[in-house]
Amino acid sequence: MPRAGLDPAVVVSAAATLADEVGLANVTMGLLAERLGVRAPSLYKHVASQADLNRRIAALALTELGDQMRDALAGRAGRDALAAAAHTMRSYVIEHPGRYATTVRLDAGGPDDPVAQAGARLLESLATVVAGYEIDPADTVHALRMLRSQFHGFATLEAAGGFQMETDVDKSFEWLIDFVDRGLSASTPPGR
Amino acid sequence: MPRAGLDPAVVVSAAATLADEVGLANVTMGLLAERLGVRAPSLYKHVASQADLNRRIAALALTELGDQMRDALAGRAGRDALAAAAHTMRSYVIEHPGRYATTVRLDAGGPDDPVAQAGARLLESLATVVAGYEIDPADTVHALRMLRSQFHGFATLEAAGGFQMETDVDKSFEWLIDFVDRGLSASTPPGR
DNA sequence: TCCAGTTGGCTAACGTTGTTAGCTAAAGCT
DNA sequence: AGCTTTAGCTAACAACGTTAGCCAACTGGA
Repeated sequence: MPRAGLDPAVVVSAAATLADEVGLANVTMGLLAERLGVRAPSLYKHVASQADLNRRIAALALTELGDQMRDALAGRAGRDALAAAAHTMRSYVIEHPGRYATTVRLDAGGPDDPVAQAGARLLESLATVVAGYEIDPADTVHALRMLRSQFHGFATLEAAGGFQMETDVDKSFEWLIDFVDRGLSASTPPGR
Repeated sequence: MPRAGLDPAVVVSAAATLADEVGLANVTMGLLAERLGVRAPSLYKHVASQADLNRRIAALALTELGDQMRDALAGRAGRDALAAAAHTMRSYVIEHPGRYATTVRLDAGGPDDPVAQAGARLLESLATVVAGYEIDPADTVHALRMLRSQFHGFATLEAAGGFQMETDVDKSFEWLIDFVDRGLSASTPPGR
C-alpha cells in the first residue's frame, strides 16, 4: 500500500509516451496503469475519463509542438522560417505519432480550453511564417489555412504509410517546401 | 426465423451509411445489426471482424470517390481539372465523413488488396490532373504527393472543425485551388 | 506527538462491446 | 423428397471503461 505519487501531469505524460510507443488505439487504461505500477481504477483519481485523458494529451502535444515551433522560428523569416516550420512539424509527428493522433479528432470546447489555447499559440507561430511574406492582408487567413492543410496532410499521410516507397519522401517534402515558398513569394499584392 | 437476405455488400453498405450518420466511432456491431434487423453475431457470417468491416468500407469509399473523380475529370485539363478534383474530393468528405474516416487509418495490405486497388485507381485520376500541367517528369511524384497532402489535409481539418468560422472556408478553398494552379503552372521545366 | 481530515490507492462489481461456439431451421440442389 | 449448405439464433466469454465503497497513507494543526 505504498503510494505511487501520481498526479495528473505524470499520468498524462506517461499516457503520451505510451501512445507514441504502442499507438493511440492501443492505449488502454489497464495498460497505462500497469506502466505506472497502479491498478486501472486508481487513474480516475487524476483523470476524469479516457476522453479527458486524450484531451490532455492533445493539450500537451500542442504545447510541445508550439514551443518547438516558436524556438525554430526565432530569428528566421521568409523561406528559412517556412522550411523550419515544415521540418519542425514533420519531425514532431514522426517522433510522436501517438501524441499527434490525439490532436486530430477534437470536439472544439470552450475558449478557455487548454487545448484551444495551445492550438492558438501554435497557430500564432505559423502566422508569423505567413507574415514573413508580402501577402495581401485579406489573404493571410487563406494562406494560413493552406499551410496548415499542407503540413497536416503530408504528416498524416506519411504517418499512415500512405506514400509508396518508390520515391524518396524526403525529396518530396523539400519539393513541397519549395513549391509553397515560390507560391507565397509570388502571391504579393501586385501579383494578383 | 425468416431470413434477412444479407450478404457482404449489403452489410458493408449499411455500415457505411451508418458511419456517415452517427460517426465511425459510434458504429457498433450491435447498432449495425439492429439496422439490418438481425442480431450482432449474425454479421460474422458476412464479415470476419469489425476491422475487416472497416477495411471494406474503406474500399467502398475509395471506389466511389475514384469513380466520381474519374467522371469529374472527364474532358477537363489544367486548372479546370484541378478545380474539379478539389471540389469532388471536398464534397465527398463532407457528404461521407464516416466513409472517409475509414480510409485515414489503414495498415497497408498486399497488392491484391481491394483497398490498395481502389486507392491506386483514385491516385491515377489525380495523376491526370498533374499531367495536365507541364511538369518535369522527375517532379510528378512530388507534385502528386503535394496535391494529396493539400486535399487530404484541408478535408480532414474542415471535417474536424479545425477552421474557425471567422472567415469563409469556401473562399479559402478557392484561394487554395488558385494557389496550387499558379504553382503548378510555374513549375514547368524551364522555370526551375 | 497525536489526532482529525483529506485523499490516493485498492478490490469488487457492472455495463458495453467484440467475438466464438454450437444449435436450428431456411434455402438450394439432385 | 431428401440431403447439404448456411444464415440466423441464443448463450457465453474476454477485454475494456467506469463506478462504488473501503482503507491506509499523507497532511496540517493542537
